[in-house]
Amino acid sequence: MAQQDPGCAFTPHDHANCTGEALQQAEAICAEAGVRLTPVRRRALEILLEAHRAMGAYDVLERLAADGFGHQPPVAYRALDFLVDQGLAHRIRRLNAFTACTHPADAHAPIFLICEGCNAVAEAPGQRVRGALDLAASELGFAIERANVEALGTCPSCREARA
Amino acid sequence: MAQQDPGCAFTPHDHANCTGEALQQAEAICAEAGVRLTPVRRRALEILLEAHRAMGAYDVLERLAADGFGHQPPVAYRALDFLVDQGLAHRIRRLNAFTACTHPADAHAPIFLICEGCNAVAEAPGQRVRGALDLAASELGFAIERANVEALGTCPSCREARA
DNA sequence: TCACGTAATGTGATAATATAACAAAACCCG
DNA sequence: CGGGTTTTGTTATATTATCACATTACGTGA
Repeated sequence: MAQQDPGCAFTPHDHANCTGEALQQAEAICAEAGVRLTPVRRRALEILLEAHRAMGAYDVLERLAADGFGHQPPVAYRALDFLVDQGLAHRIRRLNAFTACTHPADAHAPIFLICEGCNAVAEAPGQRVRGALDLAASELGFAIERANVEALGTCPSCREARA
Repeated sequence: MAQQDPGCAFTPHDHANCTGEALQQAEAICAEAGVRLTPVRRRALEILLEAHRAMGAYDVLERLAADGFGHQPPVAYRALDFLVDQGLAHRIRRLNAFTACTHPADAHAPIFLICEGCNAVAEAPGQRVRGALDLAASELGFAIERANVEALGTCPSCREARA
């Protein structure tokens, strides 16, 4: 399951299954939060899940437009912002891109590993990193509300391929 | 000295002194690396040091143009990219902005604390965070080359002011 | 010192990313 | 149904970043 395989972007897996599961979780999360997973929002999430990689807002927009939704930037940005707000997707600032959250149900503070070889983006568990970050901040009297941690490097397969 | 006060963005200090010192270090670092701290590059660094906060490329460009340098975007981006490459400045992706490095001589992997109240940006020591990050990555077989860690929150003074 | 290759700069054009503002439609709740 | 709120669509524009190419400055070795 996605929750148990944080490196799933770097390893083969039953993708249709992990997509369907994430959608179900998304429904539940939205119901719980009392917000609406409308058609555009749901479709935007599906697009991110199907791609299984980081996508720019304009790429998502293109897909949405092809599915009969509006074709102006705010259509995509609004849907994506909603998903990010609800923890169903994440924004990768380094790439100016968005990616579906691979385990939205868990309370988490993810870190992202971006492969420069194949552009895959993995969401790794960040509790320890976040702990170190909170500690460093508190020593300066700074209170962290949210953080983004994004690392560039080489994933296992690309490393192997290069060797 | 700047090296001993990583939270200097949040605390009063002898700013003229920390600026001058950083410039001297920059000279030394460039000489060491065999690269040229040309007038635009040097001036760009001075601008960032004087501002003592994160600045957008176009803000820096405006200042450069006022000083007689070119007034097209590449002028600023090239100078800023150079500074970042040499470790004399950092890019804050979250803000689409750049900030002078407060201790360029130290080998370091900085983390940034961005105050949402006053927009101050502090560069904090990130060794422990980086350690946790490397550990998390290595568990997935991922090799990190570089990372950016940016936290949003509230600095000591803004916290106090709000209370 | 001067010819040559390389690095750096200036400039115009344009690409890519993101938001503002407002009208129309859909939804929710009484 | 009626009235307030949320969501969507659309136009327009702001902001950030890069490409391409001509020109100038620099550094090095003959």
